[in-house]
Amino acid sequence: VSSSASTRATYHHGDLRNALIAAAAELAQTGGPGSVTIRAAARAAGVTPTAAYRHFAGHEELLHAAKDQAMERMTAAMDVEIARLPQTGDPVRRGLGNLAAVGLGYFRFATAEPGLFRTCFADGLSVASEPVLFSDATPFLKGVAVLDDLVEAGYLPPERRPMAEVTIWASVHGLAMLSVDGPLREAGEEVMQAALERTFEIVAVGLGGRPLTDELREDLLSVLRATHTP
Amino acid sequence: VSSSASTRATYHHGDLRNALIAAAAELAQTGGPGSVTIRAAARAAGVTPTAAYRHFAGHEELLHAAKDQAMERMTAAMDVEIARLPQTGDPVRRGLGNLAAVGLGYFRFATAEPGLFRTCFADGLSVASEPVLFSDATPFLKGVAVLDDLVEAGYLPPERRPMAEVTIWASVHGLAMLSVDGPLREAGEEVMQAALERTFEIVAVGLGGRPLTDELREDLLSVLRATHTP
DNA sequence: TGTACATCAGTGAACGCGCGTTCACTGATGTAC
DNA sequence: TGTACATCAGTGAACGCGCGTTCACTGATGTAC
Repeated sequence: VSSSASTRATYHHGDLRNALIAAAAELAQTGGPGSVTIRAAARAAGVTPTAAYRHFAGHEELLHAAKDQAMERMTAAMDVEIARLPQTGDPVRRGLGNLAAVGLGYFRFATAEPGLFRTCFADGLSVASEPVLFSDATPFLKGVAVLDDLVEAGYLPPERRPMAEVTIWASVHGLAMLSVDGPLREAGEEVMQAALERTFEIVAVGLGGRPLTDELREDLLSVLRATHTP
Repeated sequence: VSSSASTRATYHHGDLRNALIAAAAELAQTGGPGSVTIRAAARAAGVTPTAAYRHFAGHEELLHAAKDQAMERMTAAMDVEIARLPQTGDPVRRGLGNLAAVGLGYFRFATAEPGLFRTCFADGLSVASEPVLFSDATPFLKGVAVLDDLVEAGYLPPERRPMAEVTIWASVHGLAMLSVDGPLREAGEEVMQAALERTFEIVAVGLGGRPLTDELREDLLSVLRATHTP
Protein backbone atom coordinates (compact mmCIF):
# COMPACT_ATOMS: atom_id res chain seq x y z
CA VAL A 1 0.00 0.00 0.00
CA SER A 2 1.74 3.15 -1.14
CA SER A 3 1.29 6.25 0.97
CA SER A 4 -1.01 9.03 -0.10
CA ALA A 5 0.67 11.68 -2.18
CA SER A 6 4.05 10.12 -2.90
CA THR A 7 4.82 9.19 -6.48
CA ARG A 8 4.59 5.48 -6.76
CA ALA A 9 7.12 3.23 -8.43
CA THR A 10 4.87 0.95 -10.39
CA TYR A 11 2.51 1.84 -13.19
CA HIS A 12 -0.18 -0.21 -11.53
CA HIS A 13 -1.10 1.02 -8.12
CA GLY A 14 -1.87 -2.35 -6.64
CA ASP A 15 -4.52 -1.29 -4.19
CA LEU A 16 -6.09 1.77 -5.67
CA ARG A 17 -9.62 1.12 -4.48
CA ASN A 18 -8.58 1.04 -0.84
CA ALA A 19 -6.25 3.97 -1.34
CA LEU A 20 -9.12 6.01 -2.73
CA ILE A 21 -11.37 5.05 0.14
CA ALA A 22 -8.70 6.03 2.63
CA ALA A 23 -8.19 9.32 0.81
CA ALA A 24 -11.93 9.95 0.79
CA ALA A 25 -12.11 9.32 4.52
CA GLU A 26 -9.28 11.71 5.14
CA LEU A 27 -10.92 14.37 3.02
CA ALA A 28 -14.15 13.87 4.95
CA GLN A 29 -12.29 14.14 8.21
CA THR A 30 -10.62 17.38 7.22
CA GLY A 31 -13.34 19.15 5.31
CA GLY A 32 -16.57 17.26 5.69
CA PRO A 33 -18.63 15.55 3.00
CA GLY A 34 -18.34 18.51 0.64
CA SER A 35 -14.62 17.96 0.35
CA VAL A 36 -14.97 14.39 -0.81
CA THR A 37 -14.47 14.61 -4.56
CA ILE A 38 -13.21 12.17 -7.14
CA ARG A 39 -10.50 14.54 -8.23
CA ALA A 40 -9.23 15.25 -4.74
CA ALA A 41 -9.19 11.58 -3.79
CA ALA A 42 -7.33 10.68 -6.98
CA ARG A 43 -4.87 13.47 -6.35
CA ALA A 44 -4.25 12.21 -2.83
CA ALA A 45 -3.71 8.70 -4.16
CA GLY A 46 -1.25 10.01 -6.76
CA VAL A 47 -3.39 8.96 -9.66
CA THR A 48 -5.39 10.44 -12.52
CA PRO A 49 -9.08 11.16 -11.87
CA THR A 50 -9.99 8.79 -14.66
CA ALA A 51 -8.36 5.94 -12.83
CA ALA A 52 -10.92 6.26 -10.06
CA TYR A 53 -13.63 5.26 -12.47
CA ARG A 54 -12.12 1.79 -12.68
CA HIS A 55 -13.15 1.33 -9.05
CA PHE A 56 -16.17 3.52 -8.49
CA ALA A 57 -19.18 4.15 -10.68
CA GLY A 58 -19.02 7.83 -9.89
CA HIS A 59 -18.84 10.49 -7.26
CA GLU A 60 -21.79 9.28 -5.26
CA GLU A 61 -20.30 5.86 -4.78
CA LEU A 62 -17.08 7.35 -3.45
CA LEU A 63 -18.99 9.57 -1.05
CA HIS A 64 -20.89 6.57 0.15
CA ALA A 65 -17.63 4.78 0.86
CA ALA A 66 -16.45 7.76 2.88
CA LYS A 67 -19.66 7.65 4.83
CA ASP A 68 -19.23 3.98 5.61
CA GLN A 69 -15.76 4.70 6.90
CA ALA A 70 -17.08 7.51 9.07
CA MET A 71 -19.76 5.24 10.50
CA GLU A 72 -17.22 2.59 11.32
CA ARG A 73 -15.06 5.01 13.20
CA MET A 74 -17.99 6.35 15.12
CA THR A 75 -19.01 2.88 16.15
CA ALA A 76 -15.47 2.24 17.29
CA ALA A 77 -15.48 5.42 19.37
CA MET A 78 -18.61 4.27 21.12
CA ASP A 79 -17.13 0.88 21.77
CA VAL A 80 -14.17 2.53 23.46
CA GLU A 81 -16.46 4.26 25.92
CA ILE A 82 -18.36 1.07 26.68
CA ALA A 83 -15.18 -0.90 27.10
CA ARG A 84 -13.93 1.24 29.96
CA LEU A 85 -16.91 0.31 32.11
CA PRO A 86 -16.86 -2.78 34.31
CA GLN A 87 -19.74 -4.89 33.02
CA THR A 88 -20.54 -6.34 36.39
CA GLY A 89 -22.64 -5.55 39.43
CA ASP A 90 -26.17 -4.27 39.64
CA PRO A 91 -27.89 -4.48 36.23
CA VAL A 92 -29.58 -1.12 36.67
CA ARG A 93 -26.31 0.64 37.41
CA ARG A 94 -24.68 -1.20 34.54
CA GLY A 95 -27.53 -0.34 32.20
CA LEU A 96 -27.52 3.35 33.01
CA GLY A 97 -23.76 3.37 32.79
CA ASN A 98 -23.89 1.87 29.34
CA LEU A 99 -26.49 4.40 28.29
CA ALA A 100 -24.20 7.19 29.38
CA ALA A 101 -21.19 5.58 27.73
CA VAL A 102 -22.93 5.13 24.42
CA GLY A 103 -24.14 8.70 24.39
CA LEU A 104 -20.81 10.02 25.51
CA GLY A 105 -19.03 8.14 22.75
CA TYR A 106 -21.41 9.57 20.22
CA PHE A 107 -21.00 13.07 21.50
CA ARG A 108 -17.25 12.95 21.80
CA PHE A 109 -16.85 11.54 18.36
CA ALA A 110 -18.96 14.34 16.95
CA THR A 111 -16.95 17.09 18.59
CA ALA A 112 -13.58 15.45 18.05
CA GLU A 113 -14.26 14.63 14.40
CA PRO A 114 -16.82 17.08 13.08
CA GLY A 115 -15.94 16.36 9.47
CA LEU A 116 -16.57 12.65 9.84
CA PHE A 117 -19.65 13.25 11.94
CA ARG A 118 -21.18 15.43 9.23
CA THR A 119 -20.28 12.84 6.68
CA CYS A 120 -22.27 10.25 8.59
CA PHE A 121 -25.36 12.34 8.00
CA ALA A 122 -24.50 13.66 4.60
CA ASP A 123 -27.37 15.12 2.72
CA GLY A 124 -29.18 12.89 0.31
CA LEU A 125 -27.52 9.69 1.31
CA SER A 126 -30.15 7.37 2.56
CA VAL A 127 -28.75 5.66 5.61
CA ALA A 128 -29.91 2.37 4.25
CA SER A 129 -32.79 1.07 2.27
CA GLU A 130 -33.99 -0.91 5.24
CA PRO A 131 -37.69 -1.11 6.18
CA VAL A 132 -39.32 1.55 8.24
CA LEU A 133 -36.78 1.62 10.97
CA PHE A 134 -33.20 2.05 9.80
CA SER A 135 -31.24 -0.99 10.63
CA ASP A 136 -27.59 -0.99 9.72
CA ALA A 137 -26.90 2.29 11.47
CA THR A 138 -24.83 0.66 14.13
CA PRO A 139 -24.68 3.60 16.55
CA PHE A 140 -28.43 3.41 16.66
CA LEU A 141 -28.42 -0.30 17.34
CA LYS A 142 -26.21 0.25 20.36
CA GLY A 143 -28.87 2.52 21.78
CA VAL A 144 -31.55 -0.08 21.19
CA ALA A 145 -29.56 -2.76 22.99
CA VAL A 146 -28.90 -0.53 25.97
CA LEU A 147 -32.59 0.31 26.31
CA ASP A 148 -33.55 -3.34 26.13
CA ASP A 149 -31.14 -4.03 28.95
CA LEU A 150 -32.73 -1.27 31.00
CA VAL A 151 -36.13 -2.86 30.58
CA GLU A 152 -34.80 -6.21 31.61
CA ALA A 153 -33.10 -4.68 34.62
CA GLY A 154 -36.39 -3.21 35.74
CA TYR A 155 -35.40 0.42 35.39
CA LEU A 156 -37.33 1.28 32.25
CA PRO A 157 -41.01 0.27 32.55
CA PRO A 158 -42.08 -1.71 29.48
CA GLU A 159 -44.88 0.73 28.70
CA ARG A 160 -42.30 3.50 28.50
CA ARG A 161 -40.07 1.54 26.15
CA PRO A 162 -41.61 2.26 22.72
CA MET A 163 -39.86 5.00 20.75
CA ALA A 164 -37.42 5.59 23.59
CA GLU A 165 -34.53 4.91 21.21
CA VAL A 166 -35.59 7.85 19.14
CA THR A 167 -35.61 10.08 22.19
CA ILE A 168 -32.15 9.19 23.38
CA TRP A 169 -30.79 9.39 19.88
CA ALA A 170 -32.39 12.74 19.26
CA SER A 171 -31.08 14.18 22.51
CA VAL A 172 -27.50 13.24 21.98
CA HIS A 173 -27.64 13.97 18.28
CA GLY A 174 -29.06 17.40 18.92
CA LEU A 175 -26.45 18.10 21.53
CA ALA A 176 -23.75 17.05 19.10
CA MET A 177 -25.20 19.11 16.27
CA LEU A 178 -25.49 22.23 18.37
CA SER A 179 -21.92 21.78 19.48
CA VAL A 180 -20.48 21.06 16.07
CA ASP A 181 -22.36 23.33 13.67
CA GLY A 182 -24.60 25.30 15.96
CA PRO A 183 -24.51 27.94 18.61
CA LEU A 184 -22.88 25.77 21.25
CA ARG A 185 -19.74 25.80 19.14
CA GLU A 186 -18.60 28.94 20.84
CA ALA A 187 -19.43 27.73 24.31
CA GLY A 188 -16.56 26.76 26.58
CA GLU A 189 -15.56 23.31 27.69
CA GLU A 190 -17.28 23.64 31.07
CA VAL A 191 -20.56 24.82 29.59
CA MET A 192 -20.63 21.89 27.22
CA GLN A 193 -19.84 19.43 29.96
CA ALA A 194 -22.58 20.89 32.15
CA ALA A 195 -25.05 20.70 29.27
CA LEU A 196 -24.09 17.09 28.68
CA GLU A 197 -24.60 16.15 32.32
CA ARG A 198 -27.93 17.93 32.63
CA THR A 199 -29.23 16.43 29.42
CA PHE A 200 -28.34 12.90 30.41
CA GLU A 201 -29.83 13.34 33.84
CA ILE A 202 -33.08 14.70 32.43
CA VAL A 203 -33.34 11.92 29.87
CA ALA A 204 -32.52 9.27 32.45
CA VAL A 205 -35.22 10.53 34.80
CA GLY A 206 -37.66 10.87 31.92
CA LEU A 207 -37.05 7.32 30.80
CA GLY A 208 -37.55 5.77 34.22
CA GLY A 209 -40.46 8.05 35.00
CA ARG A 210 -39.19 8.75 38.51
CA PRO A 211 -36.28 10.52 40.22
CA LEU A 212 -32.83 8.96 40.22
CA THR A 213 -31.43 7.67 43.47
CA ASP A 214 -28.33 9.52 44.60
CA GLU A 215 -26.28 6.46 43.90
CA LEU A 216 -27.47 6.21 40.31
CA ARG A 217 -26.93 9.90 39.72
CA GLU A 218 -23.37 9.59 40.98
CA ASP A 219 -22.77 6.67 38.67
CA LEU A 220 -24.10 8.55 35.71
CA LEU A 221 -21.98 11.60 36.36
CA SER A 222 -18.84 9.63 36.94
CA VAL A 223 -19.21 7.96 33.56
CA LEU A 224 -19.76 11.30 31.87
CA ARG A 225 -16.76 12.78 33.62
CA ALA A 226 -14.29 10.11 32.64
CA THR A 227 -11.30 11.72 31.02
CA HIS A 228 -10.61 10.67 27.52
CA THR A 229 -7.01 9.57 27.85
CA PRO A 230 -6.45 8.31 31.41
CA VAL B 1 -41.29 45.51 -6.67
CA SER B 2 -40.95 43.52 -9.86
CA SER B 3 -41.53 39.78 -9.63
CA SER B 4 -38.69 37.35 -9.78
CA ALA B 5 -37.72 36.32 -13.28
CA SER B 6 -39.81 38.68 -15.41
CA THR B 7 -37.97 41.22 -17.47
CA ARG B 8 -38.37 44.57 -15.83
CA ALA B 9 -39.33 47.79 -17.60
CA THR B 10 -36.88 50.20 -16.04
CA TYR B 11 -33.14 50.14 -16.23
CA HIS B 12 -32.93 50.69 -12.52
CA HIS B 13 -34.53 47.96 -10.55
CA GLY B 14 -35.78 50.12 -7.74
CA ASP B 15 -35.55 47.60 -4.94
CA LEU B 16 -32.82 45.24 -5.94
CA ARG B 17 -31.46 44.60 -2.48
CA ASN B 18 -34.78 43.30 -1.22
CA ALA B 19 -35.37 41.40 -4.42
CA LEU B 20 -32.05 39.64 -4.00
CA ILE B 21 -32.81 38.80 -0.39
CA ALA B 22 -36.18 37.38 -1.39
CA ALA B 23 -34.55 35.38 -4.16
CA ALA B 24 -31.92 34.10 -1.75
CA ALA B 25 -34.61 33.01 0.67
CA GLU B 26 -36.46 31.19 -2.07
CA LEU B 27 -33.28 29.46 -3.19
CA ALA B 28 -32.64 28.41 0.39
CA GLN B 29 -36.18 27.14 0.71
CA THR B 30 -35.90 25.06 -2.42
CA GLY B 31 -32.35 23.78 -2.27
CA GLY B 32 -30.87 24.62 1.09
CA PRO B 33 -27.92 26.86 1.86
CA GLY B 34 -25.81 25.35 -0.90
CA SER B 35 -28.18 26.70 -3.51
CA VAL B 36 -27.84 30.28 -2.34
CA THR B 37 -25.41 31.80 -4.85
CA ILE B 38 -24.90 35.31 -6.10
CA ARG B 39 -25.43 34.23 -9.67
CA ALA B 40 -28.65 32.35 -9.00
CA ALA B 41 -30.10 35.18 -6.94
CA ALA B 42 -29.23 37.73 -9.61
CA ARG B 43 -30.75 35.48 -12.24
CA ALA B 44 -33.96 35.20 -10.25
CA ALA B 45 -34.07 38.96 -9.85
CA GLY B 46 -33.56 39.42 -13.57
CA VAL B 47 -30.27 41.17 -13.18
CA THR B 48 -26.59 40.73 -13.94
CA PRO B 49 -24.47 39.05 -11.23
CA THR B 50 -22.33 42.15 -11.05
CA ALA B 51 -25.31 44.20 -10.00
CA ALA B 52 -25.54 42.22 -6.79
CA TYR B 53 -22.19 43.59 -5.73
CA ARG B 54 -23.74 47.03 -5.43
CA HIS B 55 -25.77 45.67 -2.53
CA PHE B 56 -23.73 42.91 -0.98
CA ALA B 57 -20.03 42.72 -0.27
CA GLY B 58 -19.95 39.16 -1.54
CA HIS B 59 -21.43 35.72 -1.38
CA GLU B 60 -21.14 35.34 2.35
CA GLU B 61 -23.19 38.42 3.01
CA LEU B 62 -25.98 37.19 0.77
CA LEU B 63 -25.99 33.83 2.49
CA HIS B 64 -26.19 35.57 5.80
CA ALA B 65 -29.23 37.49 4.62
CA ALA B 66 -30.87 34.23 3.58
CA LYS B 67 -30.16 32.83 7.00
CA ASP B 68 -31.75 35.82 8.69
CA GLN B 69 -34.85 35.31 6.57
CA ALA B 70 -34.97 31.65 7.50
CA MET B 71 -34.67 32.49 11.17
CA GLU B 72 -37.49 34.97 10.94
CA ARG B 73 -39.78 32.46 9.34
CA MET B 74 -38.94 29.87 11.93
CA THR B 75 -39.71 32.28 14.72
CA ALA B 76 -43.01 33.06 13.06
CA ALA B 77 -43.85 29.37 12.82
CA MET B 78 -43.26 28.99 16.53
CA ASP B 79 -45.41 32.01 17.27
CA VAL B 80 -48.24 30.43 15.35
CA GLU B 81 -48.15 27.39 17.59
CA ILE B 82 -48.07 29.48 20.74
CA ALA B 83 -50.89 31.68 19.54
CA ARG B 84 -53.35 28.80 19.26
CA LEU B 85 -53.09 28.10 22.97
CA PRO B 86 -55.33 29.89 25.45
CA GLN B 87 -52.91 31.73 27.73
CA THR B 88 -55.09 31.43 30.78
CA GLY B 89 -55.72 28.99 33.60
CA ASP B 90 -53.28 27.07 35.71
CA PRO B 91 -49.73 28.35 35.17
CA VAL B 92 -48.26 24.87 35.18
CA ARG B 93 -50.62 23.67 32.48
CA ARG B 94 -49.99 26.83 30.53
CA GLY B 95 -46.25 26.52 30.93
CA LEU B 96 -46.10 22.93 29.79
CA GLY B 97 -48.45 23.75 26.94
CA ASN B 98 -46.15 26.52 25.81
CA LEU B 99 -43.16 24.24 26.04
CA ALA B 100 -44.91 21.75 23.78
CA ALA B 101 -46.05 24.48 21.41
CA VAL B 102 -42.60 25.96 21.04
CA GLY B 103 -41.05 22.58 20.38
CA LEU B 104 -43.81 21.60 18.02
CA GLY B 105 -43.38 24.81 16.04
CA TYR B 106 -39.68 24.15 15.77
CA PHE B 107 -40.18 20.60 14.65
CA ARG B 108 -42.93 21.33 12.17
CA PHE B 109 -40.98 24.14 10.62
CA ALA B 110 -38.00 21.86 10.17
CA THR B 111 -39.96 19.13 8.44
CA ALA B 112 -42.14 21.48 6.41
CA GLU B 113 -39.23 23.65 5.27
CA PRO B 114 -36.10 21.56 5.34
CA GLY B 115 -34.20 23.92 3.07
CA LEU B 116 -34.81 26.89 5.33
CA PHE B 117 -34.16 24.83 8.41
CA ARG B 118 -30.75 23.78 7.12
CA THR B 119 -30.02 27.34 6.20
CA CYS B 120 -30.60 28.40 9.80
CA PHE B 121 -27.71 26.20 10.79
CA ALA B 122 -25.56 26.68 7.75
CA ASP B 123 -22.00 25.64 8.20
CA GLY B 124 -19.51 28.24 9.15
CA LEU B 125 -21.96 30.99 9.87
CA SER B 126 -21.55 31.99 13.44
CA VAL B 127 -25.03 32.49 14.82
CA ALA B 128 -23.91 35.73 16.34
CA SER B 129 -20.81 37.11 17.94
CA GLU B 130 -22.56 37.32 21.29
CA PRO B 131 -20.87 36.31 24.56
CA VAL B 132 -20.81 32.74 25.73
CA LEU B 133 -24.46 32.05 25.28
CA PHE B 134 -25.83 32.92 21.86
CA SER B 135 -28.35 35.66 22.16
CA ASP B 136 -30.10 36.75 19.02
CA ALA B 137 -31.16 33.22 18.09
CA THR B 138 -34.80 33.92 18.74
CA PRO B 139 -36.06 30.33 18.68
CA PHE B 140 -33.68 29.68 21.52
CA LEU B 141 -34.94 32.68 23.47
CA LYS B 142 -38.46 31.34 23.30
CA GLY B 143 -37.29 28.20 25.01
CA VAL B 144 -35.60 30.20 27.72
CA ALA B 145 -38.75 32.18 28.43
CA VAL B 146 -40.89 29.08 28.63
CA LEU B 147 -38.52 27.46 31.10
CA ASP B 148 -38.46 30.56 33.26
CA ASP B 149 -42.25 30.43 33.35
CA LEU B 150 -42.12 26.81 34.42
CA VAL B 151 -39.86 27.70 37.32
CA GLU B 152 -42.17 30.48 38.39
CA ALA B 153 -45.17 28.20 38.14
CA GLY B 154 -43.48 25.77 40.50
CA TYR B 155 -43.16 22.93 38.02
CA LEU B 156 -39.45 23.13 37.34
CA PRO B 157 -37.43 23.14 40.59
CA PRO B 158 -34.90 25.99 40.52
CA GLU B 159 -31.98 23.64 41.08
CA ARG B 160 -33.00 21.77 37.93
CA ARG B 161 -33.18 24.95 35.88
CA PRO B 162 -29.55 25.48 34.80
CA MET B 163 -28.74 24.26 31.29
CA ALA B 164 -32.29 23.00 30.82
CA GLU B 165 -32.63 25.21 27.75
CA VAL B 166 -29.85 23.29 26.12
CA THR B 167 -31.58 20.01 26.83
CA ILE B 168 -34.93 20.97 25.37
CA TRP B 169 -33.27 22.59 22.41
CA ALA B 170 -31.07 19.58 21.78
CA SER B 171 -34.00 17.16 21.99
CA VAL B 172 -36.19 18.94 19.53
CA HIS B 173 -33.27 19.87 17.30
CA GLY B 174 -32.10 16.29 17.19
CA LEU B 175 -35.58 15.07 16.43
CA ALA B 176 -35.84 17.59 13.63
CA MET B 177 -32.43 16.69 12.23
CA LEU B 178 -33.10 12.99 12.25
CA SER B 179 -36.38 13.63 10.47
CA VAL B 180 -35.01 16.02 7.89
CA ASP B 181 -31.58 14.68 6.99
CA GLY B 182 -31.32 11.54 8.99
CA PRO B 183 -32.78 8.08 9.22
CA LEU B 184 -36.20 9.17 10.40
CA ARG B 185 -36.75 10.69 6.98
CA GLU B 186 -38.12 7.42 5.73
CA ALA B 187 -40.31 6.84 8.74
CA GLY B 188 -44.04 7.29 8.32
CA GLU B 189 -46.20 10.05 9.71
CA GLU B 190 -47.41 7.93 12.62
CA VAL B 191 -43.94 6.87 13.68
CA MET B 192 -42.78 10.46 13.70
CA GLN B 193 -45.78 11.59 15.68
CA ALA B 194 -45.24 8.84 18.22
CA ALA B 195 -41.58 9.74 18.52
CA LEU B 196 -42.50 13.35 19.06
CA GLU B 197 -44.97 12.52 21.82
CA ARG B 198 -42.64 10.17 23.62
CA THR B 199 -39.76 12.61 23.46
CA PHE B 200 -41.77 15.46 24.87
CA GLU B 201 -43.16 13.30 27.61
CA ILE B 202 -39.73 12.06 28.59
CA VAL B 203 -38.26 15.54 28.59
CA ALA B 204 -41.18 16.96 30.56
CA VAL B 205 -40.83 14.28 33.22
CA GLY B 206 -37.08 14.73 33.28
CA LEU B 207 -37.41 18.46 33.76
CA GLY B 208 -39.82 18.27 36.64
CA GLY B 209 -38.00 15.34 38.17
CA ARG B 210 -41.23 13.48 38.87
CA PRO B 211 -44.05 11.75 36.94
CA LEU B 212 -46.65 13.82 35.15
CA THR B 213 -50.18 13.85 36.45
CA ASP B 214 -52.68 12.33 34.05
CA GLU B 215 -54.14 15.76 33.51
CA LEU B 216 -50.83 17.27 32.51
CA ARG B 217 -50.02 14.39 30.21
CA GLU B 218 -53.35 14.82 28.46
CA ASP B 219 -52.67 18.51 28.04
CA LEU B 220 -49.28 17.87 26.58
CA LEU B 221 -50.54 15.32 24.09
CA SER B 222 -53.44 17.44 22.98
CA VAL B 223 -51.08 20.29 22.12
CA LEU B 224 -48.83 17.96 20.18
CA ARG B 225 -51.80 16.53 18.32
CA ALA B 226 -53.24 19.81 17.15
CA THR B 227 -53.71 19.69 13.42
CA HIS B 228 -51.84 22.23 11.48
CA THR B 229 -54.69 23.78 9.51
CA PRO B 230 -57.88 23.45 11.51
C1' DT C 1 -38.65 76.16 -15.95
C1' DG C 2 -34.42 74.52 -18.39
C1' DT C 3 -30.02 72.74 -18.72
C1' DA C 4 -24.94 70.89 -17.23
C1' DC C 5 -23.14 67.60 -14.83
C1' DA C 6 -22.05 64.53 -10.83
C1' DT C 7 -23.60 60.46 -9.02
C1' DC C 8 -25.58 56.18 -8.88
C1' DA C 9 -27.10 51.47 -10.39
C1' DG C 10 -26.92 48.85 -13.69
C1' DT C 11 -24.43 46.06 -18.17
C1' DG C 12 -21.37 42.80 -20.70
C1' DA C 13 -17.29 40.51 -21.21
C1' DA C 14 -13.85 38.16 -19.12
C1' DC C 15 -10.65 35.87 -15.52
C1' DG C 16 -9.57 31.56 -13.15
C1' DC C 17 -11.21 27.88 -10.42
C1' DG C 18 -12.49 22.95 -9.36
C1' DC C 19 -15.67 19.88 -10.40
C1' DG C 20 -17.76 15.24 -12.83
C1' DT C 21 -17.24 12.71 -16.66
C1' DT C 22 -15.80 10.72 -21.32
C1' DC C 23 -12.61 9.65 -25.02
C1' DA C 24 -8.98 7.18 -27.37
C1' DC C 25 -4.81 5.68 -25.81
C1' DT C 26 -0.79 2.77 -23.68
C1' DG C 27 1.99 0.40 -20.31
C1' DA C 28 1.96 -3.69 -17.39
C1' DT C 29 0.25 -8.22 -16.20
C1' DG C 30 -0.69 -12.84 -16.71
C1' DT C 31 -2.32 -16.78 -19.30
C1' DA C 32 -2.40 -20.42 -23.29
C1' DC C 33 0.27 -22.92 -25.97
C1' DT D 1 11.14 -22.23 -20.39
C1' DG D 2 9.74 -18.94 -23.98
C1' DT D 3 6.73 -16.30 -26.60
C1' DA D 4 1.96 -14.29 -28.63
C1' DC D 5 -1.65 -12.07 -27.18
C1' DA D 6 -5.85 -10.85 -24.44
C1' DT D 7 -6.93 -8.37 -20.55
C1' DC D 8 -6.58 -5.10 -17.20
C1' DA D 9 -5.41 -0.64 -14.91
C1' DG D 10 -3.67 3.12 -15.68
C1' DT D 11 -2.70 8.01 -18.69
C1' DG D 12 -3.57 12.58 -20.85
C1' DA D 13 -6.37 15.65 -23.07
C1' DA D 14 -10.60 17.52 -23.40
C1' DC D 15 -15.78 18.63 -22.74
C1' DG D 16 -19.07 21.58 -20.36
C1' DC D 17 -20.66 23.28 -16.09
C1' DG D 18 -21.58 26.93 -12.49
C1' DC D 19 -19.34 29.42 -9.45
C1' DG D 20 -17.14 34.16 -7.25
C1' DT D 21 -15.26 38.17 -8.60
C1' DT D 22 -13.27 42.19 -11.32
C1' DC D 23 -12.94 45.36 -15.18
C1' DA D 24 -14.18 49.25 -18.01
C1' DC D 25 -18.37 50.74 -19.52
C1' DT D 26 -23.18 53.17 -19.99
C1' DG D 27 -27.89 54.38 -19.11
C1' DA D 28 -30.84 56.73 -15.73
C1' DT D 29 -31.48 59.86 -11.90
C1' DG D 30 -31.44 63.94 -9.50
C1' DT D 31 -29.34 68.20 -8.03
C1' DA D 32 -27.19 73.11 -8.58
C1' DC D 33 -27.56 77.02 -10.85
